[in-house]
This record gives sequence, C-alpha cells and structure tokens, in this order.
Amino acid sequence: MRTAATSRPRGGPRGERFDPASYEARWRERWEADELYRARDDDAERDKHYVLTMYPYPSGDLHIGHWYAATGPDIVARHRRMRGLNVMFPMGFDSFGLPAENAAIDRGVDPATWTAANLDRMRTQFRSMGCMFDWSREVVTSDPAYYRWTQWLFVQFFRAGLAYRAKAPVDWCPKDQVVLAREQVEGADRHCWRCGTQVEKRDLEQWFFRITNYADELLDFSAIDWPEPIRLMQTNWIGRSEGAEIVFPLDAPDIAPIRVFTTRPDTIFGATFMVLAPEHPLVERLTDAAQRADVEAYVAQARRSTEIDRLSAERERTGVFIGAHAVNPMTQERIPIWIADYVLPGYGTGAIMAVPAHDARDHAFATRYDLPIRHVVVPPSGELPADRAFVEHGADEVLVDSGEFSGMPGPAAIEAITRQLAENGMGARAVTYRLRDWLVSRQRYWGAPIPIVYCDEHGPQPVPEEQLPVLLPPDVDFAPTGVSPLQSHAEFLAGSCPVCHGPARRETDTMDTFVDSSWYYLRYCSPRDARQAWDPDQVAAWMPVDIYTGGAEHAVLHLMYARFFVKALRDMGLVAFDEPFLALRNQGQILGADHHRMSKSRGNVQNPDDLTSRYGADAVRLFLMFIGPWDQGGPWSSTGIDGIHRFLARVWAVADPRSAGTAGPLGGDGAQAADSVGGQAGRALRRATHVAIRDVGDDYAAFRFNTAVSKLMELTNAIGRAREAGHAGSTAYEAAADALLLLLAPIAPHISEELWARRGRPYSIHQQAWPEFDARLAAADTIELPVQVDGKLRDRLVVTPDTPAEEIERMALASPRVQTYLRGRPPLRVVQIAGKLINIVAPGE
RNA sequence: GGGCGAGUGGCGGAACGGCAGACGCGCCAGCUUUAGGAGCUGGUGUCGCAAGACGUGCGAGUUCGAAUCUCGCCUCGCCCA
Repeated sequence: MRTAATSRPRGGPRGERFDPASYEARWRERWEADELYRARDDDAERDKHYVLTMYPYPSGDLHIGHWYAATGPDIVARHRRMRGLNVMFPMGFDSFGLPAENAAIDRGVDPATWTAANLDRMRTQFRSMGCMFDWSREVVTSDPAYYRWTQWLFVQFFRAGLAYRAKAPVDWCPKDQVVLAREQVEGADRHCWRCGTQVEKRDLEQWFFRITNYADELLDFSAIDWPEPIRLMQTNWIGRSEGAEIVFPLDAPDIAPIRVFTTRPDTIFGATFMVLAPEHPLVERLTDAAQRADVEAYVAQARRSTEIDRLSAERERTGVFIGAHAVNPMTQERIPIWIADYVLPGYGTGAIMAVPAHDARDHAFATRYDLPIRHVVVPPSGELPADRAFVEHGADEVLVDSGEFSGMPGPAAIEAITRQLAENGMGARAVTYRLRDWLVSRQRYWGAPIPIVYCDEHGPQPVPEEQLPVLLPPDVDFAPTGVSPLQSHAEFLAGSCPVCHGPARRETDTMDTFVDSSWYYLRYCSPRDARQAWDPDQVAAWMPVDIYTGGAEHAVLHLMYARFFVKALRDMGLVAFDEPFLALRNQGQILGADHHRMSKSRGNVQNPDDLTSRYGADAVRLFLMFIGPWDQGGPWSSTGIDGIHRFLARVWAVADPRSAGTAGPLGGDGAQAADSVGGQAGRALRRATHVAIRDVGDDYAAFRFNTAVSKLMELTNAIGRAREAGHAGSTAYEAAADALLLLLAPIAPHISEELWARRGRPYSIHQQAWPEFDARLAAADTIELPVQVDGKLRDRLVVTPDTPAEEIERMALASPRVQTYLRGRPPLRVVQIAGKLINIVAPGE
C-alpha cells in the first residue's frame, strides 16, 4: 500500500528508520527483567546516593505534571549513576486521603478497591515514562503493612510526650466535614486547601503533635541546601518574635495580674489602655456589674465571628470597656481594660498593652473610642504623623516622655526597659511563635486509625505495639455526618484497656495523611521489613536523602512536618541525623494551555498517554524539559514537540551506523579515509564533543535541563554537518556519536539504548560511565575577540588564545573601523578582558 | 497591606558585569515530492535601499562597559495577612 510504504523516510529499508514505537517498550521490559535499576544495599564499592521525588496521591490518571515532576529527578539520578554513585530512586503512593472516601460516598465503591484500581493504572503509566524507579521498594501508605508502622510511630510520639490530646478551637471544613491543620487553611477568606470551602471554628477534643517544641531548631537551615523561598516561607510560618512578657497588676489585689506579650517594650510609657481577648479567662471575673450586659453580648458576638474577620485590616476595630483597671508598671498610672475581638485568645497571652501612638490597630481602636494617644517614640525630625501610628523604631528613633529612658534610641530602650522590668519582677525577656502545634486528628475513615483506646478508669491509653495495626474495618457507612464513620461501627469501637484489660472505647479519628508522608522516605530504605518500621542499618546507610524534589506548595506542610519528624525521632534515639533532605529542588507547575491550573472541570488537562503513543516517551521527556527552566514550569503548549521529534530523527541519522554510513560517500568502513580528509574538521568535532561533555554534565548537575537539551541539539547539529561533509566513520565522528548517546542517555533513555546497541556497544548504556572531559580537546585553536569603542561593538579580531595583550591592542588599534571612531586621536584608555574582549575608550570631544 | 520573585523577538526561552536574542517553535524563500500536517537548504529583533541607528517594562544612577548591580515607579505571579 502506498501510504504504508511512503510513511517512512526515503532511503532506509524497513527496520532501519527512526520509529520509537519499535523499541521503547522492548527496552523497558528488558531493563525490568534485568533489574537494572535496583538499588543495591550491599554495594561496598560505590558511594550511596539517595534521590527522591515526592510520591503522588493516586488520583486515577497520571497527568503531564507528574511526568514533568518525575523526569527532572530521573535525569539527575541517571546522571549521578553514570558518575559512579550507587543511586536509589524509589517511588510509592500517598494512598490515604479524602478523594478515595469521596468516591466511596459518591459512587458507593469501597475506598480500598477504588485506590487499588488507581494504583494499578498509575503504576502502568509510570512505567511508560522509562524512569529508573526501583519498584522493588514501592511503598503504599494505605497498606496495613505500612500504616501499622505509622501507628507505631504515633505511639512512640505519645510515649515521648510529643502527642497529646486537647480541646481546642479548630478549623473545620463544613463541606469535607473534617478538621484541618492550621497549615491547611489558605487565603484571606480562609478556605479549605482541598475543596476551597470557607472554614469554620469549632471547639473539639483533638490530638496534636508538639511541633512547637522544635520551633527554634526548625528555623536553622544551615545544614541543608534548600531554595531560599522555601526557607523563607518556613521561617515566616514559624514566626518567631522576640520581646518581653510584662505584668500589669490589677486594682483588685486578690486576682492574678494580667500578663501581656509585646515586641515593643520600649513603648510601655505610651500604653494608655489594655485589651483582652473576649475569650480571656479573666474577663468573667473582672467585669463590673454595670458593664456585664454589654460585655456578655460582645463576647457572644466575638465567638461567632471567624478569625479572618477578626484579624482583617479593613475591619472596624470594635470593643467594650469592662469596668476594670490595671496599673501600668512603669508609669504607675491606672489604665482601663477593654475587650476587643482583634485580640485573639490563641496568640501570645491573649492580652495586649495598647499603645495607640505606635501600633496601627491600637491607633484605630483609640480613635474610635476616644482613648488617649501618647507619643513616646519620635523620629530624628521630631515630626510625627497626625492621623496614624508611628511604628518605626530603629537606632535613629528616640524615646520621649519615658522617664529616665527619654532620649534613648529604640533598640537600646527595649533592652533597658526589659531589664528594669525584670529587676522589679514585673516582666522578662520572652519569645513567642506564630507556629501552632500540629493538629493530626481527622474525622474521616480513609486514614491510619489513631491507635488509642479510652478507658473510664485509665483514660487514653496507647494500643500495645504487638496489637498493631489497628485495622480499618471494611464494612462501614460513609455518609458524611461530621463524626468519623468509624463511630457507627460497634465492633471497631470495642477495645480493651491495656492497663486493666477492662472494656475501652477505641479512638475513631484517623491521622492526617501528612503523618504518613512524614516518614515514607525512611520506609524506602527497608520497605519489606515486617518486624520494624525500618532497619536501622539500612536507614543509617541510605539516609539522609541527598536530593529531594517536589512542588513548592508543600513548603510549610509536608516539608516542615518531615523535618519535625526527623528531629523528634532523633531525640527518641530512633535515627541519628538532624535533617531528612540535604538538598531540595522545586519544579514549577505545568499549567493548562489557558494558563490555568490543569483540572478536569476546566477541561484543560493534557493527557500524556496520547503524546507518548504518538511521539514516544523520550520525545515527551525531552519536550517537557525543553519548555524552560525546570523550577519555573509554565503553560502547556504542544507546538514545538515536532521540533523534538525532528531532533531525535537527526540523532538517529547521525548515530545509527546504517543511516550515517549510507548518507556519506564513505560508508561504515571508510574510517581511515575519513580520518585523512577530516584532520581539521575532526579537531573541530572533537572540540564540540568535549565542550558538550562539560556543559551538559554541568547542566544536569544544576537541574538546567532546558539548556542541556539545547546543547545536545548543538552537538547533534555539529555531527550532522560532519556527516554531510562525508566524515562519517572517522575516529572523531564515531567518538562524537558515542558521546552524544551517553550524554543523551539520562534524558532520553530509550533511543540512546537502541542506538548504543545498533552501534554494537555493550549493554546497557545506562551502566556506562559518564564520558571523561578533556580540557585540552575542548580548547579552541582560535578565538574571535570583539573589539569595542566606548562599549560599542565595532570590529572582531581572530587570534590564537595565547596572543599577548600588547599584540591584541596593536591589532585592535590598527583596525580601520576602530580608527574611524578614534579619528586619529590616541585612545584615552584600553580595557582588555583576557579571552573575552577589548574595549577602547575614545577621548571626549 | 506586608514579604518574595519575574518582566528579553510573533512564541517558549539563552546570555560568570564583557558580541543581546543560543537552542527550538512559528513564519518567509528555494529545493525535493504524483501528493504533504513529510524532508532538506537558506533567511528571520525593529527602522532603513544602504551606510548605519535603535533595541532586554518605565525613569534615574554606578561603570571603560549594564538584560545582569543600586534607587524610584509600573505590571504580573507566588506566599502571608
């Protein structure tokens, strides 16, 4: 048939042409059968190297973003392997979580069944990418063999005093019917990170992990190579602020004084009133009978409003005087006590000293209620803004009207006032954090059950370790009711107290899935160990992770929790290092062609399977990496993938011995003839080869895949020109073609293996060493030197690299083009940058 | 409102303070083909016939020399409120 015959390029018999479908799957099967990518635990010769990329949630189908995220680390893993490291690059699935449960609710399928089906599909799709994942280490967090150890870890945290139960106002998503961690509430309107519904406040008994114990250590990034934005986000999230806790005695001597935290003790002489959170425990006792009705009404209203409303900068600052007074410990002045909802019970001490002259919120409040505004800090100019707070307090700003501290610069005053308060027993230096403890309870089914039982006599008790795992029962009712589906499962509820062996009620909440992902990288080290969460020897051998990749959206979630876990486990003696991930790199996000997040509802999802079947996995990998800098991502556009296909066809043409041989006049056996005609050209090709060896390697090491691809294209084009010139078969040509395949192997593993085999090289290309770079071969015979006059390009000199500077200057000044601009005058100055350029400064007019 | 980052051809993007636009897409011309949503060759920042001039969001500054460093402004993105 005509179409069948002519769909192939001319000149090649069947089987010789470039056709990815004919070899990609075949090689993947061979690699798998040979266990080529299995990371060896017992490799004594090579240094270990742990490359990790964030495991996905098994949502159903792999999308182009998964390809993008996985290809980068795969290239790096392959490159480092070729550089002689024993690389482990595992993959697994974060398979607990709400979507499985929502599928159960919507479609009546069992979450385990739904998840298992997704896992099968995604494993197949992952395999089609040709990544060097070591599937023998696969971890599935919803597998009882895994969550048994998640529960075991919970028990260890409980015993170490790092897991505790407390009643707390928590963020509640009314749509998902679940409690959220503070980190999972996003945006100004405080919506659920998963479904976008605005969250509410509820008071509930919950389990917390004491991450705040590690606040200071989490601020220390000195031992890890992480992107600055991530470090900054964690730092801001933890929100350490230094200041003082100050005691304000009350009129009523029988009541304990009010304690406030402030970062600005230097402004205490300007504290003209106090504000308590409406929920503050002292409100009840301090409120004057005359004010009681107003106060109670206000407290009730404050409890109803959301935190976001209360903190909003635009909102009117409202409050009520409670009829009591405190004493400013520096001025001894009686100041009124108010309540206002802009003071929150959970932050600091739930009470503030209000300094309206130097705090914007206090200023708004004082203005509204006509409270005194007293300036105690002034700028060098002495001029204060009339209608807003003056908040600057650097070394230039000095105190006024502050007794003996008047005239002192701001920072010194903070020191001095804090010291005097401490001497008088009225305060102390103090630090607070914005970071809250990590709420890990979830009122949902599809998670690891919290391994606790409640005994009437002995309270909450951990399930004995030999009874783990606490299995999820398969037969539950999934209708969302606001309580865990497990609460209606009588059999599950019935536990026994490990102390008295009497009946005890099982905890029905499950753990936040971020608990699962806080330790999965440890499980990869000994994934099949049935006796322990991990084999300490294997963890000692493989950990920490050398390079971790994933999305920046996990900056304050997973990435902070995992660091906390390792520090806590270290203090329990379970691991011997301080940080889980030595280096971190974030990939950008691939957006839809419409520049929006890819989502099924928008209909802008790009399915990688279609592209793969049409162009092959190598082309899709190359194309994704060629879009732009890997950490930037960008909108998807398929225009351009044809260019990648053409590139691979050119690689085929220059490196397939039959294609390359038939193209030139010499054929495959004309090596000597080619060498004799190709002396000069051969040197140029060798130079191009070694420049590429250096540059492509540097690019892979630095995650610059887009420029690596462009350099591979340049090398291919250079070899192509040599082929056109009839140099195929020469020593330099064949060395260049071999090198091209080795450099291409990390990013396009299939075509490089196929051509490597066709060239008769030993299997597998992925077990070859990265080619040696030879600086002498990369050095240029001559260089083209730009000649500038006054910084503008006017001429070029072609010189050997060792030409003396004086000679270059003489040649440059002799240039007629330069002389035109000098107009016979001697140059004012000549600047030479060796090997780069020469700039001649002409005298002024 | 605060913090961080980014603005370069028609498009994606290159460029240790040293030749702006590598590499690719697209487009144009030619070749090849019975045919083309194929292949090959050449061209392609703007203005200009040319010589040349201008050109990296806008405005200033530092420098022999600035896309790159500094300051101010504008726009967009992300994070936090």
